[in-house]
Amino acid sequence: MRIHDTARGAIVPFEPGPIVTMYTCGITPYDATHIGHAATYVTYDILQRRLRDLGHETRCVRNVTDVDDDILRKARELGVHYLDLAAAETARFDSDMEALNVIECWSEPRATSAIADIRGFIGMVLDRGHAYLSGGSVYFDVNTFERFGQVSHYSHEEMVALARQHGGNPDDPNKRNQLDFVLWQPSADDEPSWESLWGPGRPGWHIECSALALRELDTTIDLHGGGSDLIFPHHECEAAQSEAATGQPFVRHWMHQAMVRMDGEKMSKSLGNLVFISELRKTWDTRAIRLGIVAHHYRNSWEWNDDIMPTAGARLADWLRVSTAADATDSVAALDAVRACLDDDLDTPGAVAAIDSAAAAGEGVASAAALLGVFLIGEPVR
RNA sequence: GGCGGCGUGGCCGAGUGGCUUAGGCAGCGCCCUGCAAAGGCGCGUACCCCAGUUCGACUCUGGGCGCCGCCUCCA
Repeated sequence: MRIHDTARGAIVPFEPGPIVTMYTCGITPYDATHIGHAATYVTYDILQRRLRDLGHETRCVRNVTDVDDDILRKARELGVHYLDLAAAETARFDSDMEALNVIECWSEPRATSAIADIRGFIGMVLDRGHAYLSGGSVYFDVNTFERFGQVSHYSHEEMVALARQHGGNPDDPNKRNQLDFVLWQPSADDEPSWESLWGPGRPGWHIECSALALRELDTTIDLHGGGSDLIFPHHECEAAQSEAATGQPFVRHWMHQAMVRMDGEKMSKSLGNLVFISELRKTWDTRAIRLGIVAHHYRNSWEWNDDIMPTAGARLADWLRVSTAADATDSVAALDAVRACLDDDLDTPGAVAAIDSAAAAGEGVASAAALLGVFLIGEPVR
C-alpha cells in the first residue's frame, strides 16, 4: 500500500514485514473524548484492519499521558488526585473507543508506569552526550543533533521564531540552544515527584513516548502517528531524543491526522468547541458515528456540522437494508474496491463511495463495510 | 516561512478523460388560484490562470495566483 509520509513529504510505499510495529500518541486523560480524537484513532484502526487483511500482525501501542502540566492543573482545580482523574477519564476514553469498535491496542501503557524506563532513557541520552543538566532540569542538547528538523522540516530560525510567537520559552537562560527541550524537570510542591540521579522531579513532555516505544516495540518502529498538531515540537523532539539515545533511526514512516474544525477553528480542549463522542452516542448508532468520520479523508481538515450525522445515519440504514435482506449477496467487487482505495493513502471517502454504489445497485456490502470497521451483520471484531 | 488541503454557474454543492451544463436554493416564464402562498412544468448561467500529455481534459502532469487549516496546552 501507499501512505503519505510526513518526513519525506510524499505518498510513498508502506511495505512493512509480517509484524508491523506502530505507535500512536494517545490522550492526556483530563477531559472527554471528542470527535477529533476519534478521527485520529479510527484512522489508525482502519490502517490496522487493512494490514491484517493483508496478512500482517499489527502491534499498535497507544500511550496514556497521565502526568503532565494539563492533567496536574485540572486535578488541582477539581481537588482530586491526578491519578484518580486519569483513571476515570481513561476508562471513559476506552469506553468510547470500544463503542466505536476501534481495535484494542496491543499495549496501552501509562506514562507513570514508565518512570523507571524514562530515567533509563534519559541516562542513555546523557551517556551519548546529547543532553546536559542545568538549573535542576535535564535538557536535550539540540546543538549535538544535526538532524533536528527532519520530521517537520523547519529551519532553526523558523523554529525559534515559532517558539517565540507561540509563547514558548526560547530565552530560558538555562538553555544552551533556544530549541533545547526538557527531558526531566523539578516538580512544584504540590506535584508528583520521583527520585532520579539528577534530583527529584518529573518527566518532560516528549520523553514518555520515546521511552515507551523502545520498551514496548523496538529501536526502530514501522510507523508513528498522531494528530498533525503534534508534528512540531512533539514528534520532532521524540525523533531527536530517540535517535540520540540509540544511534538508530526511530521511525520509518510518519503519519499525521488533519484537524477537525468547528466554528471555523480547530476543535480543541482549550477552545472548548467540542463535540463529544459520549454525547453523540446518546442519539446515534456508533456505526453511524464511525461513518461520519470516515466520510472524510484523514489528511484533509474538515469542519463538523449538523448534517454529518443525519447523512451518516441514512447511509448506515441503506447499507444495512441491502446487506441484511433475505436474498442478500455479499459484493466481492465492493470489497476489492475498498481494498484498492485504502491502499491509496487510506482513501476512506473513495471507499465509502464505492460501497454506496454497490448498495445502490442492491448488492450486499457487509464484507466491504467490515474492512472499514463497520459491522452490518454478526458480532464486531476488535 | 514550512507543511497539508481546496478553487465548479448568483449562492451551496456532486462529478478522478469523451451525452453529464447531477442536485438544492435563488432568479425568470408559464400552469394552477379571485389574489397570494404552496405545488407543477420549462429556461438560463460554470468548471481560477498558463503551459503540457492526449484524437479529446472540469477530470491527468508541471508552474502560477487565490483561499482555508495546522505549526512548543492540544488527536
